Amino acid sequence: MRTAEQLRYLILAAQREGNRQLTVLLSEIGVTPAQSEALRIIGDHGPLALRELGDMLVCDTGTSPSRIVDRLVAAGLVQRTTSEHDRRQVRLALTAPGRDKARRVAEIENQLYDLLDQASAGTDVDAFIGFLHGFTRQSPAGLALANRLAAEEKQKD
Amino acid sequence: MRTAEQLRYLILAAQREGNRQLTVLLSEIGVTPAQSEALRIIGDHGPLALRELGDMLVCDTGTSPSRIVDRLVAAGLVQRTTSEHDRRQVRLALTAPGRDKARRVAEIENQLYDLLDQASAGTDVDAFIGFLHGFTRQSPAGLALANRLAAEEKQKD
DNA sequence: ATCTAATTCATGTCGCGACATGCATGTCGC
DNA sequence: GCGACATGCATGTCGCGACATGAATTAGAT
Repeated sequence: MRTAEQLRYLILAAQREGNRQLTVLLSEIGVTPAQSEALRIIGDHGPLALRELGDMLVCDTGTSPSRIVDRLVAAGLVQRTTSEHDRRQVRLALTAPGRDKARRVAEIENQLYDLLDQASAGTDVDAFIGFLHGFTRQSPAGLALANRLAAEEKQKD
Repeated sequence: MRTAEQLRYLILAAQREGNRQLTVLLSEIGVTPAQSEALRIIGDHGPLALRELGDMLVCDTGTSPSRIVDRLVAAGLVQRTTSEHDRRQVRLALTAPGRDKARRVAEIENQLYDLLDQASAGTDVDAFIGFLHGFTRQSPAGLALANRLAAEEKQKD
């Protein structure tokens, strides 16, 4: 098997495995990985339009986090109101339970990241990150991550 | 954002991007990435039971490539006959069109791998492969890949 | 002011991907 | 033999994830 092919399948396997572990951890608070990402973004970056959320979501690239948000609204975690100035737009904000849930999600994510740090001890992760960053540059998912990092930087000011 | 978090999202983004590119290339011959993996495995490793196929599939980990195979059968690419010795089992084999399609899939995959080799020139890919291999060891998807590599080795004898 | 184009979002469809359930078949202890 | 258990597979359900379509609303050109 070609090296490139092996890399492809390993990236697929790693993504699946990470998602599987996160699914198990998040199931204890009744949230899925995709929902958790949306929850964290809405929590961190204030009231957002659906499109702004979509621009930061690595998971649901494209034109419709509508349905992910549907479930968060149904769960009472997110409030969805139509904007006043532009009635096409939607304002997404966390409810009180949503803020609590977002905090728990953050704790669970940190657990996972601790494990990941542990597993990657002794590896040049930065080189890997650089390579992946280059590979995903210009891709929808890569741009979403870039948008999210940019929003974080902006928040620091 | 923590390094580990960035790594998680980059692996997700890379998987999505690779899959997106492969989807575009494969759509020209009317096959999806998941279907292509099953097609290649059945082609390379002879008549297989559904469980044996499942044990080598990185994409559909678990107990049911049934439905992926359903579509391959419906497309006339795979023949599904019940085994004689064990009537629980199923024998999966490629039809003549299936063998042709598998060849085309291999060509398309090689295109993608050439691009990937090109993109990763100057990077220590083997280090990533080692890291990912360690991370996915013991995971369903990782074991599937191991099974596939083992079957390839066995085939060489 | 009006007509056209662009933006924002919802919704329908399809194919996964993970889980649980249930049936048919085979195996093994007795 | 036969009855409990294990195995192999199909199927139902749910939540994505990618794509296309269409409606409501706004912006912009003339």
